[in-house]
Amino acid sequence: MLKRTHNCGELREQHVGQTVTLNGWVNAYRDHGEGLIFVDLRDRYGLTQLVFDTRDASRALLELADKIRNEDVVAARGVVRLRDGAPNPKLATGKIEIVVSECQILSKTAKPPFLPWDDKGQMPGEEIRLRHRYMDLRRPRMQEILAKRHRIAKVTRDYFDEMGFLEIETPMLCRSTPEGARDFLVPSRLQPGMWYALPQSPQLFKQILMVSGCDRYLQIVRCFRDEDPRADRQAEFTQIDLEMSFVDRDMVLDTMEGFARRLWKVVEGVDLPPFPRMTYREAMERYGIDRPDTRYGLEIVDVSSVARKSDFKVFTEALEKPRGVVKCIRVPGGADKLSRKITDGYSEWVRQYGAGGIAVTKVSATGGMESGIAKFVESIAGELVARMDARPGDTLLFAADPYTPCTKAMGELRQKVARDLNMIPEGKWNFLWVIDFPMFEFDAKTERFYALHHPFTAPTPEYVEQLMALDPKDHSPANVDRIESLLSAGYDMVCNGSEVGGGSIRIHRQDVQSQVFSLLGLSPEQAKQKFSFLLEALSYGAPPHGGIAFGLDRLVMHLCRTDNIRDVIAFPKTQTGADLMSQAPNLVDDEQLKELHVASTWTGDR
RNA sequence: GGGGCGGUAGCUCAAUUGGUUAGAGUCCCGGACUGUCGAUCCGGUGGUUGCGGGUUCGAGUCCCGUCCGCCUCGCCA
Repeated sequence: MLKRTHNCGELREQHVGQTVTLNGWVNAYRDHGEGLIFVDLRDRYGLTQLVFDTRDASRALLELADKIRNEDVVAARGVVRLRDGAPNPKLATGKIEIVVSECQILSKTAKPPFLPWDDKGQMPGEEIRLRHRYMDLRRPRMQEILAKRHRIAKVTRDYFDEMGFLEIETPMLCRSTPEGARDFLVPSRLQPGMWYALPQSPQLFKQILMVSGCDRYLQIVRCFRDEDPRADRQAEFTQIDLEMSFVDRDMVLDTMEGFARRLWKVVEGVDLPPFPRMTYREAMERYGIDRPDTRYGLEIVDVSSVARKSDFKVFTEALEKPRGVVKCIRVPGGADKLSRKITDGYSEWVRQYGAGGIAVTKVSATGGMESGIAKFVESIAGELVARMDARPGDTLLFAADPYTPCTKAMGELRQKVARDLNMIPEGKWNFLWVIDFPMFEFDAKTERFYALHHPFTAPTPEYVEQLMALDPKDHSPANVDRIESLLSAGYDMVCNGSEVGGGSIRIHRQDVQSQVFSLLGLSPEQAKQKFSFLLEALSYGAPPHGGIAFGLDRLVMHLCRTDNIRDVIAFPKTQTGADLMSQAPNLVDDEQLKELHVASTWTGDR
């Protein structure tokens, strides 16, 4: 074959006169008859125009060129010259062209399912793109994402290498551990009836690496959680997993903040300001969510104390319920932007989060209330306006429900209003740390505590002794309150309202770890059975340690400005866990199952 | 498991109130054309309207079921 001397994106005026060879795919051809044919040749680097002209070349060459079609793979040799016609300002190589003297069709294409063009209006549906992923990935946009993902992984390794981290691999075939997400299971051939689980994260292994004296660990690692996917979530995803020894929380946060700053400097060319820190409680109060988007206002205000004074039954009845609250969002100038139809829609929409609905009113020109629930809140109008710092023309949106659904609904509504009213500024990067999470949450239904982060998260130093003194079995309201008020040394890194990383200082004392297990309802026997290796490791001299895991896919999404996680994964899966290209999952031979000592209980059609 | 949206030539879409032989652009095939810029012009191939039932004189259109894709609630320590 004619081997390339250059790629399709690099030739410029300075190369004029050189004889070059290019290899690539035919992006487009313009056939002006037997005498003149243009071909745009494409590779990962760009587009270059080839010209076949009888004034420069043989009739046989033109006959070959006449057969060239979109997506054929072609090698062409010729001289670089300035274009005869006008230059094409849309192409980096637009001032030159290759006068082809020798050409080979290296591979003829079948009729393509679609052409890999970044056309706005003519993009194939996602199902088709995934089915023919090799075609889809040829699109310049997808090539750009693949390259950016590589760049991000490279910056990650470079930064942490400079900081003394070692990249160490951990097993993909692990034992299943309780709690957390559903595991993907792998049957053991050598040990009939036994199962491996694919890792949800290398959490325990990286902690044991700290006990092993590795000091600083890094891994860019695939993780698996068998839960339903979302637009920003796949069952199979990639973490940048990190752990450090002999550190406190601030040392970890500083190191990780430095990483994000480096990444954004290299990829975006921006200098991120220091990341503010916000407690979990403050995040929930002001933003109704543990990953606040601070790029816009619309903050949530608890107006329960004011609402209590009204005669409005929706408010007063909600406040009589356990943990009942009334919360309010002020939409500046909302009177002109939020129609009755829209706010009715919000009222319906928040029901999916367990709220009863949304009450609406507007601030009149005189500073009173008009429309919606105005007549019910007349008596408290002045106080509400003061509390919300409201101005004429503002709309007030209220939810009155028990604390959890009310907070959640307002948190989601805040984001929806911001999107609907185009209040989210472009080009802003608002990073922050959320800290001081509660360690445990009590679930009344199952009558037990759950770890908000995971069972290896340490309490903040000032809560250690309190934790140790508590009676894990006492589920009286007073004790539940005490346990729920324990704060952990966990932290989440949040970027523009999305959690890009989360971690904690870990428990390095065996007695503290045992106490946490018993609070989670694991007996010493159960804990030993499930985590004996960790407990044992911790007993042989564990350094204080902590770490974090970043969602690589999420970071790439931000830096590529897409809200579809499948765009940043070369071969992603659909909502039903299928790979539409390779047709996984699929049936296997009975023989394979037999070897694995496994039989399917599925009786439906296949 | 629940809710919502969608599925019509290879691809992107149209098809009035249920009414003629389901159209257009693009791709592909053939032809014309020597300076194009995801050329232009002429002609052509291409359809089990996701699948299975039902209602009807008549179904792409209405009803039921099912499959697939997307969004979402639950779930995601």
